[in-house]
Amino acid sequence: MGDKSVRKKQFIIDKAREVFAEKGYRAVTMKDIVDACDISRGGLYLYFESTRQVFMDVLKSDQEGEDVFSGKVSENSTSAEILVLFLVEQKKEILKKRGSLTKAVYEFYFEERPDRKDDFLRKEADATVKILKRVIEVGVENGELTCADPSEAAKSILYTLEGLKALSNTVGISSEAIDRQFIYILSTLGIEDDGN
Amino acid sequence: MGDKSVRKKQFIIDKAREVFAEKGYRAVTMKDIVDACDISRGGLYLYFESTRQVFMDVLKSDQEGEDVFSGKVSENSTSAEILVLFLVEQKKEILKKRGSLTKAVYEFYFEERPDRKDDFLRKEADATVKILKRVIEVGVENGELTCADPSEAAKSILYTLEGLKALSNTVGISSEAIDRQFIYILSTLGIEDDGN
Amino acid sequence: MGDKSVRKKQFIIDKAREVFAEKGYRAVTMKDIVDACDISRGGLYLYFESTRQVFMDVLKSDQEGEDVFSGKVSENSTSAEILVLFLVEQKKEILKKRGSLTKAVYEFYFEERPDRKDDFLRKEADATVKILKRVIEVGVENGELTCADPSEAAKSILYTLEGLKALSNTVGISSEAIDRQFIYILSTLGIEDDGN
Amino acid sequence: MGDKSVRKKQFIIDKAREVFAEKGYRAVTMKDIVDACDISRGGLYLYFESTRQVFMDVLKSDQEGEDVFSGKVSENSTSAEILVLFLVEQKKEILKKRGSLTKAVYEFYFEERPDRKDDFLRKEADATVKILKRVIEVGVENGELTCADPSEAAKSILYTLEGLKALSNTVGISSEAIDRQFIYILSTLGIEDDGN
DNA sequence: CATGAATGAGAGTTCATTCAT
DNA sequence: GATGAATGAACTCTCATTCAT
Repeated sequence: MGDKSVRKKQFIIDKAREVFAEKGYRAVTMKDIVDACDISRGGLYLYFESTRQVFMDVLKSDQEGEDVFSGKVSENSTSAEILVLFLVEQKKEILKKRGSLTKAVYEFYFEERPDRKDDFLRKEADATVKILKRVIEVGVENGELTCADPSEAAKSILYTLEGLKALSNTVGISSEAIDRQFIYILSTLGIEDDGN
Repeated sequence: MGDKSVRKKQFIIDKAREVFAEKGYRAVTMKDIVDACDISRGGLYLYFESTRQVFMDVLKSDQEGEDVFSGKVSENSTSAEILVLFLVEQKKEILKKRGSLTKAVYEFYFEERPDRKDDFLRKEADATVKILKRVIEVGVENGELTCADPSEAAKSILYTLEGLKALSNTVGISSEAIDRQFIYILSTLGIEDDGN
Repeated sequence: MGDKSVRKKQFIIDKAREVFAEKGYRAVTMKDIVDACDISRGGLYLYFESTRQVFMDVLKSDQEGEDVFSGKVSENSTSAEILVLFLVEQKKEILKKRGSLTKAVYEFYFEERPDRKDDFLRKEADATVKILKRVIEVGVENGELTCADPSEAAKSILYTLEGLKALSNTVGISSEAIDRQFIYILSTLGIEDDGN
Repeated sequence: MGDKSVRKKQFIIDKAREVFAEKGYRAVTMKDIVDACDISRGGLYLYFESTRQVFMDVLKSDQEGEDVFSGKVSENSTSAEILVLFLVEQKKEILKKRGSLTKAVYEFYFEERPDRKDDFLRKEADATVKILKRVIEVGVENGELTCADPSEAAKSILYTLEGLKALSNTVGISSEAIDRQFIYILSTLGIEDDGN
C-alpha cells in the first residue's frame, strides 16, 4: 500500500471516528461512512470490508495518541496530586458528549467480543490499573495516603469510573455527583480534598 | 382485552425476554419475536407495535418480580450480614450470562433514553442507593461499621457494581476478581470478611 | 333478515357513507368501516363481504332520497326559473366538500365499472338529461327560450356540470367561475340572467 | 448522474407510464414498476423514492412532447377549421383507452393535490383556454363566428371536454355522442358543420 | 347473530456487497 | 486504484378474511 493509500486510509478512519461518535457502533452503515468521507461505495471496500474492521482501526488509531497521565504530571508531584489530576481528566471523559466513542465501544463489545490481541478496552484497563496501583503504593510509602491493598484500591477506582461512565450514558449523571464521589474515593485513601 | 389476551400478551413478553437476553435490544426484530412465540407476523402487532414497546413491557414485567433484598434478610441480621447478602446476590447478577438483560438494557438506553416515568434503570438505582444508605447508617449507629458519608458510600457501591457489570459484559471479569473487590469494599467500611 | 338486521345494515351504510365521503373509495378498508360503526370485524362480514358491496349499498341508499328538482318547482314556474333553480342546486353539489361522495364515486368507477343494473351514475345522468330536455322543449314552445336541439343542449349542460365537478375535485374551481359559466349556458339558450 | 443514468431513468419513466395507464395511480406499487422494468427492487429506489415521484416524472415527461394544436394548423386555416381540428384531436384523447393516463391523473389529484408548480393539469387547462379564446376572438373579428363572450365560450368548451372525458372513463360514452355534442358546440358559435 | 384474535400474503424500504467500466 | 449502478435478502407494517367461541 503506497503512501497515498496510507493517508487515504487514515482519512477514512478519522472521518469514520466522527460517525461512530455520533451514531454509536451498530447503527453505522457503510453508506454513512461513505457519505462522511465523500468517497465512492466501492472505494471504501478497497480499504475496509466491514464496519467492524473500520471500527477496530478507529480504536487502534485512538489508542495511539492516548496517555491518561500525559505530560501534566511534573517530576515532583505528590501521589495525591497525581490522583486528583487523573480524576479530573476522567471526569472530562465521563461527561464528554460529542466526540466520545463510549457508546460505540460498549455496543461493539456487546455485539462481538474482539480477539485477545485486539481487546483494546482490556489493555487500557490493565494499563490504568497498573499505573494507579503504582501511584498508590508510592503514596503509601511516602506516608501521603493509607491503603491496605493498593491493587484492589486501584481496581476499585477503575470499576467506579466505569460505573460512572455507564450511568452517564444511560440514566445520566451530574457533574456534582461525580465530584462528590471523587472526594469520597480520595477520602477512603486518607486524602482530604481541599476544594480542588 | 379479555383474560385470554392478557395471558397471551404475557406469553409473548416471556418469550421475548429470552430473545432480548440472547440478542440484546437493537438486533432483535419483530420476526425474531414472532418466531420465538410461534405466532403469525400480524398476530404480534395485535399486542405490540414495535420492539421498543415489547422491550418496555419486558422490563416492566421484570421489575415486578424483583426485590433485591427479598426475604433473605432475617429480623435480626446485622448490617454487615445484610451487605454481604446483597453483594452475593449482585454477584450472581453480574455473572449471569444466559437470561440476563443487561446488554439489552444498555443498548436500549443508548439508543432511546426513555421518558422519566419509564426510566426503570434510574428508579432501580435510586431505590438501591436509598436502601444501602439506610443499612450503612444503621450499621454506623450500631458501631458495626465506620463511615463518614453513608450516602456517598452507598453510591460508591452502586457505581462499583455498575462498573463490574459493564466490564463483565465487555472485557469479562472473573468470579474471584469480584470477590476480591467486594472484600475491599467491605474493608473500607471497616468490615473484615471472614471468608464466607 | 329480521327487522333488527335491516336497521343494523342501514346503520352500517349510513356510517360507511361518512367514511367514503371522507376518504374516497379505494383508501377505505373494512377496518375503517368497522371502527366507524363500532362493531366487530366479523360482524361487518355478516352483512357485507367487501368494501365494494358496502359502497354499492351506500350509492343505492343515496339514490333513493334524491330528486334533483325536488319540491322547489312550483306549478307555474317558467322554464327559465326551473333551469336557474336546477343550476343553483348543482352549484351546491359541485362546491360541497364535506359529505360529498364525488371523489369516491369517481374512484369506484375507475376501478370497477359496475354492471348495467347497478350503474347508478348512468341512470342518474339519463334521468337528468331527460328532464332537462323536457324543460327546454317546454321553454321553446312557450317562446321563453330558443334552442335548435334541446336534446343536445340538455346533454351539453350535463357534460359541463360533470366537467365542473371533475375540475372542482382536481385543480379546484371558484364559486364565481361557476356563476359565470352558468350565465353563459343560459345565454346560449337565449336567457339573460338578471343577477339572481 | 451520468448519461447512462439519465437514459435508465427515462426508461423507467416510459415503462412506468404504461403501468399507470393500465392500472391507474393508486393501485400501482413499486413492485409493479420494478416488474415492468425488469430491474431489482432496490434498483428502482436509486432513481425514485415513491410511486408519487415516478408519476410526477411521468407527467412531466408527457407534458414535454405535447402540443394540442401541433403542426396540423396551416398558415391560412380559418378559425372554424382550427376549432374542428382541435375537437377531432380531443375526441381521440377522450376515446383513447390504452395508453391514456386520464384515470391515473384523476386518482392522483384525488389523493394528493400537487403543489402549484407541479400542477400540470391546471397549467394545461389554462393554456388550452387561452388558445381557444384567441381562436374564437379571431373568428369573431373575421365574421366567421358569433360569440358574445369568447372567454366564457372557451371555458365552456374546456368544461364540456372535461365532462366528456370524465364520463367516458366512468359510465362510458359513444363516438357518436361525442360527435353530436361537438356539432352542438360549434352551432352555439354560429358554425354549421358540414359533415366533417 | 356477534365477537375479536389470528393468519399470511404482500407493500414499502434499507443496506451490505459486487462488478463492469 | 476508483467509481457508482445494481442486486437481493431482510425488515417493518397493514389488511382482507377466517373461525373458534
